[in-house]
Parts: sequence; C-alpha cells; structure tokens
Amino acid sequence: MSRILVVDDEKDIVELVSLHLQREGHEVVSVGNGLAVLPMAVKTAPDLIVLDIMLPGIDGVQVHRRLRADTRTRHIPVIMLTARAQTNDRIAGLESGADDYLTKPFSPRELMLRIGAVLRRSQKVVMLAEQRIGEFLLDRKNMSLSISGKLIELTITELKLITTLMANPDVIHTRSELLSAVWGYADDTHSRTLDTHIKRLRDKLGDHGRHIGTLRRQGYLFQSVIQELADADA
Amino acid sequence: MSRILVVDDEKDIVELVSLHLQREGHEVVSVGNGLAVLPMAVKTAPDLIVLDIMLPGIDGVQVHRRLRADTRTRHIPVIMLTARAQTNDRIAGLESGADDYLTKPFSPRELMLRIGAVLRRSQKVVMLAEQRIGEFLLDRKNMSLSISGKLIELTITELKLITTLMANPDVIHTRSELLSAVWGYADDTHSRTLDTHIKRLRDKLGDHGRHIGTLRRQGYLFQSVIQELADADA
DNA sequence: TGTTCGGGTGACGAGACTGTGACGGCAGGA
DNA sequence: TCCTGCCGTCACAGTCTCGTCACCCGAACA
Repeated sequence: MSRILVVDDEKDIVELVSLHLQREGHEVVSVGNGLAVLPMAVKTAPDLIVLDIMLPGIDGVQVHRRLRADTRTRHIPVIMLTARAQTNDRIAGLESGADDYLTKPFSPRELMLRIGAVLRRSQKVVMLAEQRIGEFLLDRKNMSLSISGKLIELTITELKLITTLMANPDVIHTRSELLSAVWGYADDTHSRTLDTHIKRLRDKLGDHGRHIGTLRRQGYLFQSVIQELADADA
Repeated sequence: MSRILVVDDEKDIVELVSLHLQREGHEVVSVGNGLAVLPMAVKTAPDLIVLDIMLPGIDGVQVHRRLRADTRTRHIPVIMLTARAQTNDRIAGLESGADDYLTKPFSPRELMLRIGAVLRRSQKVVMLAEQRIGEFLLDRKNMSLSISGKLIELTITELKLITTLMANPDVIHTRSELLSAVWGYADDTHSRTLDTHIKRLRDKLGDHGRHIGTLRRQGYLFQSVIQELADADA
C-alpha cells in the first residue's frame, strides 16, 4: 500500500519491522547507514521514513535535519526511534521535529499503529479533476463548466455555487448551507442574494437550468435527471 | 456507482447483464428498441451504453451514429455487442467508432471487465484536493489560497495564474504558456497584461511574493524555495 | 376562495476587476 | 559607457459582477 523506508543499523530490528510492515501490505526499503538515507529517500520517494536515532557515521537527528532541508524530501513524514537512555531534552527536541517517535524497546504492534496513524494523517485527499453528471462536465483544473462540450462562462460566485450543488447531486442543500459554502456567511442572512444567483445560473445554463431544482422551505438541489419535485414532509 | 444503459432486444441477455451490473453496484436502464435509445439516453444521461448491433426497427450502427451526432450524447462511451456471424468489415467499422466491442456469445465476466475498463478510462482523473508547497496551501475545493493558514483573497484571474504556476513549481512557465492557460489566448499577444497580473499577485502575497520569480526572456516560475535566479543559456 | 409566505424576476448602483498604454528602470551586450 | 530590449509600475476607463430592493407569482393551507 505505502512505501516505507526503514533506517536502522541493527539488522534484527530492520527485519522485524520489515516483516510486520510487509504483513500489512507495505513495501519496505531499508538502509543501515545514515549517510545513505537522503540519496535513498530521493531515489525511492517513500511515503514515510522510520528513522533510528543511533546510527553509525551520522546522527539520526542530523539525517532528519538534512531530510527537512531538502525540498525533495521535506514533506516525507518521519517516525523516530529513540533509546530509553536518551536524555529528556533530546527527546523533546526530536518531538518537535519528527511526526512521531517511539522509544526502544518498542512493540512492533505499537509501531504499526503509529505508522498507520501518521500515514492516515499525511494521506493526501484526492478529488476528481473532472466531474461529470449527465451532460454537465465540471473541470476543476480549468475552473470551468461545460455542457455537452459547450463551455459555459460563469463568474466565480456562480461557479462555486454549482460546484457545491454538483458535489452532492440529488441531495438537498439548504440555504444556509449554500450561503456558508459559497459566501462563507455563518449566520443565515435572509436576503434575495442566493435566489438571484440561482436565477443567473439557471439563465446561463439555458434549458439545462432545470437541473437546478427548488424545494420550497428546504433548499436547492442539482438533479442528475430532471424530474418533478415532490416536497417531503417539512 | 455508474448508470448504464443496456440496449438489447433479447430479454434474457438484458436480464443477465443487468443482474451482473447491479451486483457490482451499477444502476441499470434498459431499452429493447433501437429507436428508443436516443431519447432514453438523453433522459437518463447514462455513463456508458452497452449496445447490441442487431436490433429490431433500427440497426445498432445507425443508433451509434445518431448518438455520436447528438451533442447531448456524443460523449457517452459505447460498448458494442456483435454476433460472430457479422462480417469482418462490419466489425472493423464498429471498432473505429465504439469504445469497445464484444462478440456474442460472451461471458458476463468479460463484459464486466470491459465495462470497468471503459468507465475507468472515460472518467476519473484524480488530482490533489489540496496542494501544499512550503507555506502555500492551494485549496482547490474552496478555490482559495492561504499562506501559513492566512487566507489570501484573490480574483479568479490571479487564482488561475498562481494555480498554473504552482502546478509545476520550480519550472519555467513561458509567457505564451501562461497566457494560454489563464486567458486561453492562442497567439502570443504581447501586452502588459501578464506582467500586471503578476505584479498584483506579488503584491497580495506580500513578502511571499518573492516566491514568484522572473526569468528574463524566458518566463515566470513559482519557487518552492526563494533563491537567486541565474539565467540559463537563452 | 382568500390569505400568507417563500421564491422568482428585473432593475439598479456601487464597487471590483481587467486590459491597456505610457513611462521608467534595470540588465545584458556592444 | 551607452544602447537596446524586456520587465515593473502606475493610472485609468470600460466592463463586469454583486448584493439589494421592490414587486410579482404560485403553492400551501385555512
């Protein structure tokens, strides 16, 4: 699932950790020498680095600093392994820089949990570059909307509005929800602003404007298929 | 997950296919008559059409042609079902137009695989919802930029501009490239427009405006780390 | 049938946004 | 050192965009 770089000079540790990681479906790369970490990190672009603080040649803290200084590796989360013998100040120093740390001896189970947590935290939220609903094509890359290949010129407000509606088609978006999403209004300002923009949007969409439905007292919605709207109970 | 329109006059086939599709979480709409395909496709806006070539009333090839001729349906991918008895020319003709085709009799499993492949191909280009470069955080969902958590209010033009630059940080974007990406200008209009917007952007970014670098005669670039720019050979 | 309420519609003015041209300054080459 | 070309900066005017208001209409309900 993820690629993880394990840095430790004790082969036993590396093997133990690798075993557990692989069991969880991760790909493991390992290095035993501090000086080799940066080149290896650049080469393999791991999703996470498990870094022992005690290393031959160069200190783990130094390695960490170098990783952070290099634009190619600075975003990679690091979990530090420290020995109990380390002074508290040392640990505090690490704590500030690393994404997490663990004192030796540690249970593999705990390491796995922490790795899972860090990965989840750093996981990137992906979205569709293009969202298609029927003939509507929302191109987030170019910030544009087209219908059946025809570009519809929208203002930024209209674009935000339809983007919000299309994000959850066939679902009712309340007025306050839309006002919050598009205008950032916290309070339920009651004015004709939203209505007006809905109208402008519908006008620009021409015949397809009917995809934007109104539910009296409830809100608006983007209908993937145009149909009569029957109010549910209020 | 997706809405699929199945066109076949043999009820057994429709039922079989529908069953498998529904099992995979797809919504199925079906039609047994060639003439009903276009209206139904327009009405339900399916994500994919499975089209049998042998149909009563009107030939599947004709139907396909009509689908392609109509702006409302031309973008919908089509998988053709052909009988082994069809001549080779016929199949060649199909092959060019349809997104995929399958000869009867076929295994439902194979159809499912091909449908999966076509759907995957026809949609889903993913992008990061948030892009972070140093202190800069580009939030594509809310179409906003913030620096160290502070929201920067940008106009739509400025937003497109910095989005383009940030899409490939530390890479030179030529003037014509930017004019094309942001303004859609095909020709290299030479005016002060781009410069002016670059300046406005830099101003709004305050001290961080220095991330936008100029390379004389070459273009602009977003620098992930601020540094002196040395012109490469022109 | 009449009343009430929420949404639709059209107009308008303030302000924002944009593209342009003029001008100045700086870098690189002669 | 001067010249040339490219970019930075500024002011400005035209256009666009937005929020609001007044008024209309139709649905829901009594």
